[in-house]
Amino acid sequence: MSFVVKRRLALLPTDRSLSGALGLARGVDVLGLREAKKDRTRFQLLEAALDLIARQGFEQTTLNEIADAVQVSPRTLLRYFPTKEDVIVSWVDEGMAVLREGLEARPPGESRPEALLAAARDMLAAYQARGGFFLVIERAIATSDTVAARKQQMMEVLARDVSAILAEREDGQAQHGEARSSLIRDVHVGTVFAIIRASIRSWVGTNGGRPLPDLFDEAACAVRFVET
Amino acid sequence: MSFVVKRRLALLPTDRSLSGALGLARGVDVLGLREAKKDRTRFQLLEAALDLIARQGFEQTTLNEIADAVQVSPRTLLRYFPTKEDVIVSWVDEGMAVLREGLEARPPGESRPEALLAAARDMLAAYQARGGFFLVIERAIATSDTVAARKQQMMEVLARDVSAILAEREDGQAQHGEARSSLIRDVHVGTVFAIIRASIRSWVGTNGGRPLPDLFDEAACAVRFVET
DNA sequence: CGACAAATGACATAGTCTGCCAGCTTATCT
DNA sequence: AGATAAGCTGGCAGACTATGTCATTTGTCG
Repeated sequence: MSFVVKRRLALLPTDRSLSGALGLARGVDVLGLREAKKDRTRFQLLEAALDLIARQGFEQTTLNEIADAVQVSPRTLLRYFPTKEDVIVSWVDEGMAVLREGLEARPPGESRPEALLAAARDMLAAYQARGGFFLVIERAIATSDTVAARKQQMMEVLARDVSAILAEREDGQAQHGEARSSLIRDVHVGTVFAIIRASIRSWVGTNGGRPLPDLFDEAACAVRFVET
Repeated sequence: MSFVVKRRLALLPTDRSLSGALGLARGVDVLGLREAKKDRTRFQLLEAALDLIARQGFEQTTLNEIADAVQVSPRTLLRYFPTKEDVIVSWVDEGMAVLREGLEARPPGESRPEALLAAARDMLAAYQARGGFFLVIERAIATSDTVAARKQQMMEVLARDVSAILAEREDGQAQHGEARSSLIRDVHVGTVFAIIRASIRSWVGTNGGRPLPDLFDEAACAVRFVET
């Protein structure tokens, strides 16, 4: 029996689908009752987790508490999210994943720095467009080192994907050894992610006082990419 | 009862002190019997962990196995290292921590990029000087996402410290708002860490084929720091 | 409605990590 | 050297995360 008072965060109307919450298109017209319920549960779990974590911190909040708040068994919670950290972090991951598509959609003629910066900026614009959604999530992440580590890890995976996309996009232009060109590519990608991270940190630190894309532009001025 | 055959990795003679293993000066002339024993146990735990992980992977290797191999109780293992991941990762942390001192030792007149790059290069030179030591560790880290995440976290903490050192080093020169200057500082620090990570990855990927400082120099050419 | 598939909950289990206490070893002082 | 204090170790109990399994419930479709 749980006596936790459920305080709605009102991030979004709960009758809205999960896909809608992220502002992501999911090829769906009408979700079946089943899928709608799943979407709703998934989002409720996020809400409960954010609420509890905001009050108690991440490590002090147990799986049981989160599950109880949504009246779901802990076993079920772990079927929705592979780990406790993922309850929070997977949303950021979904948000950032648009970087992949964005990058692939850039015109082929564009230089690597142009494409990278443009795609990253677009992603952060979408990030910003979700209102306080990601701001709340980022704040929750910032309260725990282990969650922050997990987010970093996901961004690392994303960085590899981005690097791979660039490699394919630019094949045939390799004028140096493979090792050297991938080294430099990794530096470029890593630098863009450094800009992204710094922007987000500043954004969170000032409670979203300034638009994220603006911060990104400002941050991007701090470095210049040297092309081979 | 454990039947694990103890295979020496022969990274270092075991009669050498832990401090020596890292090539770090620790204000010590003669370690007491107690401390010497602790150093030896700590290093044996690393050896056992590296050995087991190389064969079975990180998650498949339990605390019990590692502890058994050194004939120590699991409880004691966790007194030496706060978590299982730290058995491996804490060494990298100690190795990287020289970046702090190195940065503080840079001449005050130096520009931020100069100081950052020089300190980072020195750190990697020390890294390289330890021979295969860090190479083995990095390889073990690369086999598991959770360990990699933990390493990221430690580097994140280090990055904050570095940023703080820079902030203090440059106070009085602030000509923009505090928020803006810390944003740009974070980008600079993050970029240096991107260079470091890319170098290490390339180093590990080629099994240490080329000297780490050389890779660093090459990687550093890929970006240029814009001051103020 | 009835058959089928999916989702859920209720165990059981492994493994990580912490607190606690008793027993032993090392260091220190007389 | 001997006694006392301090530190180290091992074993035990307990909380929590995470995974596998199986019976039950719920949604879907003919």
